[in-house]
Amino acid sequence: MKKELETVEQYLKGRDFRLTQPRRKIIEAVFATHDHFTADELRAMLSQKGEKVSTATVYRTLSLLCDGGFVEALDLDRGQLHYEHVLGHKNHFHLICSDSGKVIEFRSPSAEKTIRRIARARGFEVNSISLRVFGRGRACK
Amino acid sequence: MKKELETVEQYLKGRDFRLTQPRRKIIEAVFATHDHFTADELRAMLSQKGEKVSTATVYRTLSLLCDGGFVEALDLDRGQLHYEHVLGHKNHFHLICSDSGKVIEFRSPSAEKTIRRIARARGFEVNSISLRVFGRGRACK
DNA sequence: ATATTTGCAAATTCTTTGCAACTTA
DNA sequence: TAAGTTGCAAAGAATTTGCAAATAT
Repeated sequence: MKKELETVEQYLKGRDFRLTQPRRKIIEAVFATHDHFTADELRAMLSQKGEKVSTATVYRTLSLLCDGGFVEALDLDRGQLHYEHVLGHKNHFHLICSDSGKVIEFRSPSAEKTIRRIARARGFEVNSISLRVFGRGRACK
Repeated sequence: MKKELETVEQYLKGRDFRLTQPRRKIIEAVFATHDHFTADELRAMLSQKGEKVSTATVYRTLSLLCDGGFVEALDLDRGQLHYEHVLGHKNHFHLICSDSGKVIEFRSPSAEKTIRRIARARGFEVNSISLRVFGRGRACK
């Protein structure tokens, strides 16, 4: 709850992490898009705006943001990880089209509730739920 | 339905694939365990029984078995893929303990039904559902 | 000032591939 | 014996890491 309101800046400040130039750029780009992106795509977005940040820093910052709960890592396909910020879209799931690679988000409080209930019944303290539906979208040909 | 009954041998025969010595060993090991394993763990299991199979062949055969629907690949953690055979436990989901790494399987026809309905409503022809619940198991300390 | 962070390039890790030798049907 | 398969070692792809130089507090 407090966490929800914590800004990235506050988060960094609270742990002796520094708000550097590269981090600022990355954070800005991460929150500027509502799409999923890979580490490399993010670097490309930045590069396109004339902002150069090294791959290593992109990875390091993304992982920092994941730890802070600002960003989530998704395994949409094998290969590279995809990321997305968790700003106003927590707890959603993904439909992934194997043809187009397109990803659609959806929510299902009822399915989620059921899943949490089952997990709890097994003595599991749920941390996060990853639900990916692979298939073919009629629309996205 | 017919598929359910098809043996690996029949599958191979039907497509000019050969039932070789290495494949036989791998298939045997895959169905001998009801646990998840990585390509390397499988190679280790074989090696422990004095059966040497190259990593390349393990990967190739595992991917063959996945194509045939006999084995499923799971992304339990980032890093290496985990596999499991689909013999009598289709359509189950996973609870993954971040502490112990232990994996518990569970089923939820109701959640599954809900998920499929939503997917279909979005014009999605569902191919497979991957549901992973990450958390901490009280039991597996 | 001084501890953190960056960028680079090298290192890792997992998986795939090319190809000559070897099996299987 | 013709076509599929293997093993090896090299290639790939994605991510991580060591370290000296740069930067934030």
